[in-house]
Amino acid sequence: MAADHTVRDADIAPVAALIADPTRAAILTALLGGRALAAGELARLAGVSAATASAHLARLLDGGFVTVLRQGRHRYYRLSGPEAAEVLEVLARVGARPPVRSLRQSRQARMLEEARTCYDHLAGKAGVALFEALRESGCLAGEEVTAVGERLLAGIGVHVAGARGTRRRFAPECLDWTERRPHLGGALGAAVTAVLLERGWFRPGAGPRALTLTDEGRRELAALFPGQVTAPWSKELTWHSPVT
Amino acid sequence: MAADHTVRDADIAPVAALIADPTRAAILTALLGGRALAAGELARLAGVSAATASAHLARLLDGGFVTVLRQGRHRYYRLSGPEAAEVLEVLARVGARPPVRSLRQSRQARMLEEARTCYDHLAGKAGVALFEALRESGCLAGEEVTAVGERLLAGIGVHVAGARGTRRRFAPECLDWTERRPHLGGALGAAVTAVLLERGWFRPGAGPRALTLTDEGRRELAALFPGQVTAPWSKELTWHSPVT
DNA sequence: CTATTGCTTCGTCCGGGAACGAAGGATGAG
DNA sequence: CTCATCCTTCGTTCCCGGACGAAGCAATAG
Repeated sequence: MAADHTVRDADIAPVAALIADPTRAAILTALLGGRALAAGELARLAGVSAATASAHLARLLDGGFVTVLRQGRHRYYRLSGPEAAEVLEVLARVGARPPVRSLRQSRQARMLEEARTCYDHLAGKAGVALFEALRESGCLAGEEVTAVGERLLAGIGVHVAGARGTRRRFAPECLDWTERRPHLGGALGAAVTAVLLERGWFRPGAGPRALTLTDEGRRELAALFPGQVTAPWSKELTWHSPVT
Repeated sequence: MAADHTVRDADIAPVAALIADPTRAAILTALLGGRALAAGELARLAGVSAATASAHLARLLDGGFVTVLRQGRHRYYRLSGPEAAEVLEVLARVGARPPVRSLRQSRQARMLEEARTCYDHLAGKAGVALFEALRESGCLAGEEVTAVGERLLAGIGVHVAGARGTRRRFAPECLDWTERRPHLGGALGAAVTAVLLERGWFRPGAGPRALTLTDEGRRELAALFPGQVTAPWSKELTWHSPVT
């Protein structure tokens, strides 16, 4: 939700380590059914001795992943709550390799990732790259446009003053859901995007919100923001996808 | 979403193992910012030698967590996509210990977990326990009520035939979002819940959908379903919360 | 009471993997 | 061409932690 909840503060390694062991993972997935299971039963399911299972359960308990309830000489373990289950499910989702989407689907998804509109402003890789380019070239400072920025934007035909006059927020960051980085929103974002379309640097693509970067746009943007290496308009680079 | 997406098939341990190492976790959190970073930079940030970082990056690449783009003699690494970022954030959320909710809040949440309504039928721990009790005592078979069940339900005043007559689905499972296990929904679920309230075994609690199990309800339900150990109406048990 | 069962604790062994330095491509600068 | 930089691969060391059996505690049965 909020973009300012950085993860930096929390130690994720210890949490992951709890799940990283195959035996503990087996125990946790067994518990994912929701029922409380006895320690012995879990040992059997995971295929280890009672002593080993006990040690693992102690660690899971300490880590807050499970709770235990004693009933006579049995000890029933269960997942501590929805959060624990959620972690396991997310991990499983990543672990399960994407089941080869259809070419059409993947092509469309791919294009939406590249560039699309978010309401009326540019989003996707292109939107994020544009925002970062503006930041790094000193055009934007906080939620304001610098003198440098004003010149640059005026140069391509953006009426900065006009955008500032509206009741709408001027240049807020808008978090991009695919990139997890901000792009330019608000009145200024809309004004810039309008220009990009007018000049034919982007044009509507296949599908509702898709946009395509044109060759002209690629050329012009690369000239406008030299030194960007990861932007869609940079010269083609060698991409190494993970081995599957 | 769907309850039938079991996690059993996917191996979560290898995925978790990738994040479980402190150095790799440092690398991943550094990349969580979204920017692509050079291998050397990541080594510096993680506080390890270039050789070590390279090995880690190779594993992350193989696991599909990052992608690499070669630019001259540099190699820029970045998170492979939104899924990778999501895993890290969920882990971080769990890793960060719950920031001591106010007593009032936690009490309310606690009560909603215990028993609440889901539309017009019983949910929460009590709802799940009731459903399992009906299952295990042979009252329900699939989406039907057995002869045993019909007698038991008639005994407490539930008009099973009446519930069957409606257009509504008769006795579907309804997945409980806090318990991640099904409770009884549909026409039968509503009929049973109505009886539970009429007889005063539950009564509306504090807050919109909260229900409270009364002493009478506890007594009667324990008598109705002997042998249940984890139900809210079972005799008090020793709970061991995880050490904090 | 003693016997049995269920689980934990203790002591021990052993393998996987994380770390580093040195050497080996690859790329760009002069 | 030659050197410097950036990164990877190789070879080595070393330590963490997961496995088991045996013994130690609870709790129920008879």
